[in-house]
Amino acid sequence: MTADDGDDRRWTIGELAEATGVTIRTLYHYDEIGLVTAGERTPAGHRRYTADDLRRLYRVRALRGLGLSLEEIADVLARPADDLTALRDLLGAQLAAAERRTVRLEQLKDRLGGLLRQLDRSVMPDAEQFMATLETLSVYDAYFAGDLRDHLARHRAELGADRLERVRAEWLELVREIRGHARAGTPVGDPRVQDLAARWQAMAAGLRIGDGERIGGGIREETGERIGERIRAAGEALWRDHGAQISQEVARDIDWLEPDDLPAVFAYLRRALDSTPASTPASAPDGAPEKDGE
Amino acid sequence: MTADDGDDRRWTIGELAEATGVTIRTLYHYDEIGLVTAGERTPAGHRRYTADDLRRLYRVRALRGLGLSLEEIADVLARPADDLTALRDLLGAQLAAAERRTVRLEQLKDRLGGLLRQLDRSVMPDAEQFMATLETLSVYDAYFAGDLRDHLARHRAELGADRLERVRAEWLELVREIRGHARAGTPVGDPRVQDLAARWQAMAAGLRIGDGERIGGGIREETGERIGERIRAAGEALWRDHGAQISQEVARDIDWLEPDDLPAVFAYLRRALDSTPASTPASAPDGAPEKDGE
DNA sequence: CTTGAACCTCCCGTCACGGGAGGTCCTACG
DNA sequence: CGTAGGACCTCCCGTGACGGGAGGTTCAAG
Repeated sequence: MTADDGDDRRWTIGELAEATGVTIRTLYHYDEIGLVTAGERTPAGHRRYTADDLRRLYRVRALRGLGLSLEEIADVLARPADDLTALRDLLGAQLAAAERRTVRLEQLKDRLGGLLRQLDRSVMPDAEQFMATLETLSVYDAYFAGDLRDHLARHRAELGADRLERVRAEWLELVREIRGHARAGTPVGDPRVQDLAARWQAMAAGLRIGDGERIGGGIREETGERIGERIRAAGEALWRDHGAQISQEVARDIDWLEPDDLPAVFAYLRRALDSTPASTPASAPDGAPEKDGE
Repeated sequence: MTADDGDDRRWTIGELAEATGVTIRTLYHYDEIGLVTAGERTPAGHRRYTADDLRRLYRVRALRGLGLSLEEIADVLARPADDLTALRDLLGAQLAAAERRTVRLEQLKDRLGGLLRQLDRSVMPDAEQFMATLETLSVYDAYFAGDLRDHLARHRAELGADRLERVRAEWLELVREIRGHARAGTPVGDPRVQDLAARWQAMAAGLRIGDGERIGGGIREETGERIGERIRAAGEALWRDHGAQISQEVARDIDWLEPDDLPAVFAYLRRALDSTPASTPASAPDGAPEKDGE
């Protein structure tokens, strides 16, 4: 199995490139870093690839196609031929990375789709408005960065588009009812207001972490509680720094909503929550469900 | 809307980085390439970013998050403020690219999953066998490259995993029946053999192009016929160059199949197809359904 | 012997930054 | 008033996996 397998054909670099579909330049590169070297050279210095080299090249290409880096490939190919543990670990990591990429890709597609719909809806919408939407998008990203964003994206994907739409509608209805009480001057201790506030809190918690996370920890290293708290804190900071901008954005899409309504509703709600005896201290009513450019 | 919007705050580079979540190094980079420059400098040369700069940075980050390159971003931001056509085109292209990436990612995950199952099935499988599987994988890729691979992946995704499994089982059944006739020495002109050959051809065509492609061309620039033919040719070349290796691979997974069976079946089948009066000339019975490391 | 294709090495460029070196500037504290 | 230490400046090299060109050598066919 080492060398003389009966097939002692030799390939020039051009033939090898042709046969395997890689470019000559790539073969030079692999030679340079010692990943796939020609077993022989002609007296003039031209590379002669052996059947072993060819097979090694096939393996390299396959592993590259699976997403491994050239360095990782060199590692696994340098190990004793019967040691597959490192390879399995790498492939597992690759699968996990691919799943993370899928989540991000789905989110990206959602956003692009939403923005394109917005662009086509009004044939030529106000460019300034559109740019403002973009700005808000990146503000969201700055506050829900890294694993927070992944978590939210995954959670939203689990919910599904239609259920999310229903949650959004329900949230809007809540906002409207609370605005009514705020305008009417209902005291925040009123049972109806307290009930609305409780529903609000439950809904916010449901948006942050899915039911699945609370039950079985499983692989997740971080418990749902902890990440939920971090999301809440991020939302609070987002609202503190950019609340005005966001409420403008939201109000523009909802015809019955004035730009000042959301801040008013939130302030009222915060008082309602703070007046509850058993409430978490100073817990801010966190932000609206993300809009994602829709 | 140009400058004096009432907000004449200035930010140092560190404050801007903190506020927007980008690194200082990135801001230097944007300055270098002229994408986001500080509107002012202190006498000592320190950057002072204005509110306009901040908003520009937000837009840049948003567009980056949507997948645009810095050059594309510079382009769209350089246009007159009410020209959104270029931006819409770019976002559309980005969405298309994201969809292509999704297809590839799904295929990658399928492969990784299949390989990992294979690795875990037999606790420590023969490393050489596993490496041979890898080699075959990259051989497939070399023959079904570029758009062909994308086409096949999309088509398989449309079929769905369970339906593909049934097709595979049906294909194996066909192989077994044909092998029976080949072993029994049934003449290739026999109606039963001709019927099997016809079923084979129909199945191969169905694997190459989906029903959808034949009916509505829609966006696809290339007709299903043309790409089907290219896939057939690629499969034929693959079988010509690597038939022996592939039939070994396939036979290893199917207990009733000998390594020499597939070549024999294919040769017999080719004779059967060639003997048909109205057959396409010298049409090779193209390769097995891809295994994808399962 | 010639000619053109294939091959060789060397080196610069890609993309969006990361990171370090070595120096200047700002601010708070003793 | 001096100084410490943090923030800031410019310059430049490195990343990963090659692409591409320059300029020269070798090979195979006519």
